[in-house]
Amino acid sequence: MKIADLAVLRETGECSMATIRDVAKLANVSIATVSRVINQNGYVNGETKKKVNNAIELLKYKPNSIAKGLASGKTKTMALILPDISNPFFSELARAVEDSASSQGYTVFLCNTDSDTNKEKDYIRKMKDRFVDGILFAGHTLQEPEIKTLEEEKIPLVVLDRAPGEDICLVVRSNNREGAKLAVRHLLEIGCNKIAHIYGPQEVATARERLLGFEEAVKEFSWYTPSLLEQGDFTIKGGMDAVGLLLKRHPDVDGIFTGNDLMALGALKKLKQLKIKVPDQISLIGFDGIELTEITEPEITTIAQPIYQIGSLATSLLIKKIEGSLLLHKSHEIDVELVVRGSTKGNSKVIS
Amino acid sequence: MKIADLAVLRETGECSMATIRDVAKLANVSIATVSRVINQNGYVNGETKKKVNNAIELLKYKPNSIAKGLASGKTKTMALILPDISNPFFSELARAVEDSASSQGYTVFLCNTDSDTNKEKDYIRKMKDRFVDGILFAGHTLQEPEIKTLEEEKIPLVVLDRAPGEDICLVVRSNNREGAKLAVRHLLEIGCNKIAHIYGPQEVATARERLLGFEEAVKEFSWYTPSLLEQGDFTIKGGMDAVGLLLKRHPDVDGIFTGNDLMALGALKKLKQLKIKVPDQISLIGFDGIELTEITEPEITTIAQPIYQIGSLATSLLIKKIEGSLLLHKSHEIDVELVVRGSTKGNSKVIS
DNA sequence: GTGAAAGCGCTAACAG
DNA sequence: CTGTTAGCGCTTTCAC
Repeated sequence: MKIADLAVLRETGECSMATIRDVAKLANVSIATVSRVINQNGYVNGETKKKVNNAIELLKYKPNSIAKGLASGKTKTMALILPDISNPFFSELARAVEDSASSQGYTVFLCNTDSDTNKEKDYIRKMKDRFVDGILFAGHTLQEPEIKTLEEEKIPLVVLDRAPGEDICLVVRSNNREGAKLAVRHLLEIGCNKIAHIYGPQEVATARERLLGFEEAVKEFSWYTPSLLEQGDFTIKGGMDAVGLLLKRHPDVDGIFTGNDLMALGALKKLKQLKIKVPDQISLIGFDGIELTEITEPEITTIAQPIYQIGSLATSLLIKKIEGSLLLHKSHEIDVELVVRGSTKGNSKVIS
Repeated sequence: MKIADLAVLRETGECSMATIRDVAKLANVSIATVSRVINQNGYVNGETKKKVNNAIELLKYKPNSIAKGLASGKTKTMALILPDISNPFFSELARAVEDSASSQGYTVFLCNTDSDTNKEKDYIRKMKDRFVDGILFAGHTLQEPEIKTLEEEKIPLVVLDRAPGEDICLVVRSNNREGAKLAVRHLLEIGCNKIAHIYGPQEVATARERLLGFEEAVKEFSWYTPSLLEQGDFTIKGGMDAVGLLLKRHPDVDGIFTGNDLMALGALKKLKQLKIKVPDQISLIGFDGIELTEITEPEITTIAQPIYQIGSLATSLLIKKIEGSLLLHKSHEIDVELVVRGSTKGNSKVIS
């Protein structure tokens, strides 16, 4: 066999990628057998398997994933569709998704939508055209029709942060409402007497839920009035602007809960510019738990979502769905956690 | 033809994706012709073209990108290999790359290497296995052998931030050395008398170049001593630690230039903790121009690279290389720019 | 200008 | 347990 081996090796040229046929020839078996040992399905005799593996090694054979995709319909790819990768929340998430996906043999396509419905649709179409095995969708404007279509086409989908009640697809989301209450409770405990909320865009489910939680937590108090609410847009600049407006109406607030961390960052910056001491004069708490909350001085107290775990979980669920080992559409609600840091500690009214 | 059309429509089922064959049948031409009109190559009669386009429309035909990839060897995908997408610098870059790529019909695979040589090699292999049309590589530990191999295999490659002199591949990078000098010059102009540099990991080309630039700019001064250099690791925490060590040795520095913005962020935080006023007591300047330099109070002066443009440019160059309209390997050196902000303004010695 | 036909490299029945 | 064979959907010579 040795001479034959070399002959084959010479024939294949060794330069241009070896194919399954080359392996079959060298191992003296059919390509079907080679396919079997590669994919570990079907029965293959131990001896034969060894021969094949040898040949594979010799030829440095790598299955062609494109051909495999064409023949099998599975591409081992997934789409990660999100508003903007340069937003720290989503980049942390993306990191988790990619880690998890790649460790399970999947490769991920990156798609930025800017939360623009047209771009979202576009990317969904593009990704379908690329025959991704599944889609991980983070955003909020995905419309029901699109979801239904995907379901009908049997394209596995996992959605992050979608509103509750819309259980037509698999959703992973945090307990936003409870988180907001946690935030308010914390501010109350450290002695705040007048708490404001800077809420996010109301098209965004998470923003709605956090606002709802806030309202539920404060409505019983006599100091509460709707003008303690101020709209923000989930950006740093938005947080700065909102704080400015808010303080004009209510110079005496002593606690601010922002709908996300980016706005908390902006709020903190604005407060510093206004020479208002945090937390001495105003306590500040955000929501999300992005790493940036730790870079400021003081660091920002926040309701932390386990962003990395959420990404990992969503990815694993998606893969399970792809591989057929997940049939239910149960939504996953993740618990959030209060992380106390400098922006709310040491409040003058703490020691009561 | 109408009846026939409908018959065909019914035959294809309309549900499962139409193929090029269906289009050919409906338009009464061969699949070769359909392929020609789709890809706009070869001569096709105007009439015929119209018929074909009609059929395509009717059947809502979409070329199967996988089959196309297998047959043509081009996948219209590219790999974006970078250390860590959750690093703001790279997420800004990734955003640019994806924007540019998708607008030119390419889809991008995301790969995080943590600057780990093994992961880098792994991903390069994976991406080759997926037959990406090209690779955009941001990192520093890519070894010559790998580059050579890619060149030999004719896989277009664009590298970001690689050291100069290694012009065996297409490189896009900033003028780090000049930038460092710019930083020092600025600190001198505002009156600093003792300037320290917190440099990044020396495996990283950019860190080396910036250190070099710094040394060149300060070596002529009598106050300069190598102990004004402190090693950092390009992270926020690294910046904090480095400042601590530095100030123990030289409590009297009045200017600090950090090798990147993340470390400047850390430095600023540490200085605040130490109750050292920025810029009154110490002026601080970073390098990169990431958006986060604007969220602190004071905002951080920095040597800004046009991150978005770098990403766009690199992507466009890669695509040109892929599509054969770029033959030279000329490296691109991008100019950086001094962006003066609060962390260096108002220095007490300015008004001289 | 257009069509026929031979693949691209692999999977998946279906025989044996 | 293994081989044969028919595709997956498209590109691409090479004739007509």
